[in-house]
Amino acid sequence: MRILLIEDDPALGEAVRDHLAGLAHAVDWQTRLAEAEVALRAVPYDLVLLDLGLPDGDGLAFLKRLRARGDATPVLVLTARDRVSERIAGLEAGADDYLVKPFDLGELAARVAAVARRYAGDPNPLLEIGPLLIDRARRIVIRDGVPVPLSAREWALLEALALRPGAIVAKERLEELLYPMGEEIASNAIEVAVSRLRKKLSAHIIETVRGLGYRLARR
Amino acid sequence: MRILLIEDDPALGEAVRDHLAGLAHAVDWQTRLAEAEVALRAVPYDLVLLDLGLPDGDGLAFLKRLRARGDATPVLVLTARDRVSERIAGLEAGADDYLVKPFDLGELAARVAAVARRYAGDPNPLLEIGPLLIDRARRIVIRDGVPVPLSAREWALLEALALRPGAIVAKERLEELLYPMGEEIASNAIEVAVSRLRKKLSAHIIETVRGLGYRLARR
DNA sequence: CGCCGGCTGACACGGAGCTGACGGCGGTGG
DNA sequence: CCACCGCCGTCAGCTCCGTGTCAGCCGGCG
Repeated sequence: MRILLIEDDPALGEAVRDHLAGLAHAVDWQTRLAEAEVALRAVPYDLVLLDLGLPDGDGLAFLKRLRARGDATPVLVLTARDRVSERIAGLEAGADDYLVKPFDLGELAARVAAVARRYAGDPNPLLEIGPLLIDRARRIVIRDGVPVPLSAREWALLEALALRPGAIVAKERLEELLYPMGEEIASNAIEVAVSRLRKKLSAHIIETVRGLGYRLARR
Repeated sequence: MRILLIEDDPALGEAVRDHLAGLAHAVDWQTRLAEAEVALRAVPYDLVLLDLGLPDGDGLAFLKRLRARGDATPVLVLTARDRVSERIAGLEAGADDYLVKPFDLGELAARVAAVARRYAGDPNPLLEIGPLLIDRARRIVIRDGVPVPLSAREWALLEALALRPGAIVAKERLEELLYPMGEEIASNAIEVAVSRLRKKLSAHIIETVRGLGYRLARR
């Protein structure tokens, strides 16, 4: 990803730049808002890392200007400020995420990756399967217009089946997906989970393929 | 503009009210701080004209309280005092501007117009969620028409959830948002905060997503 | 008719979440 | 300087939800 880092602290800036560069990101580093603004207009960055409290201006105002002119580039705010309202103000001003200093470089990388993932594909893939509307981001499934609350296990199961609608998913495969190794299950937990899920969704949505596994009806 | 005038001198109050009303402003006139405070919580004023030295309390303290609870409504202070330090104190307490009595009504109108201009392009976004009306600028939440006073923590929590209504906010994320990092909390403070907030708002507004976090119902 | 794979109601347990009570702390008023 | 009050973190005890287990059932097939 092409990343614009706006940070006036030399040590921190260098550390961040080097760390992200090591992760195969292209990092441009600016220390002043004015220059950052110019760069931002010239280059289509995938992500902006914005330090609040730069000496030459108000970072929040900068962010608001950015959004006001319709720039939707993801912005990750770095801030040393610890006042509650200011952190939230950052998000309100249009930041996508934030990190409170001092932060772990690993955590920074994780957030960067998360932003990258979020903006990689379609922003919010809604799956439509028969009478179901599956919103993976909000973790919500809607049946015939009515939101259906699902428990963690039920959601995991539905997601596993919805990965490839119409494809048969073996029961052991489901076990692997729902029970991350270690704690194996000694009974028909999967069948019970399917039963419970069927009760919440329309029963015919989940098809049983005897001896093989389960399948999500595609229509 | 909707203006709250807080002034105990009948002659002056009437003159100011009539003059501003003649300029197509909607003026509410209160003579006591206590009543003004009530009005301020109930109505989204665009401007407050505050006379210092009212008989029933300290105007500066009133202003400080206003700001302390995050209310950002512009305040124009009217004062007979002409000592520089006191004017500074007014600005420090959070006043946007001041006028020293006696003042010219034309000058008052000019200052009011200036405030109007400054805040023109920024309409106050009211967030409506079920029976709630959330006014972020004034840090006020109104339930069924009745203003509900929230403490700092409660407000921060509500704000964090209201950032993206309907989205799940993880409990750890709430911790990050509400507590200056480093000092982690060693208990169920978040749950307690949610509980307290629920007691003030309608309980069903805040939804629990087991194992994940909380979410603000969108309807 | 017996077996097998799958279904589901009932149950029990663990743990997540809720809340009343308490106390410390800071601010306010006398 | 003291008394009071509101805020809020902590704790303890409780409730309730989610989920694995099990048993009994059904239907299909040889």
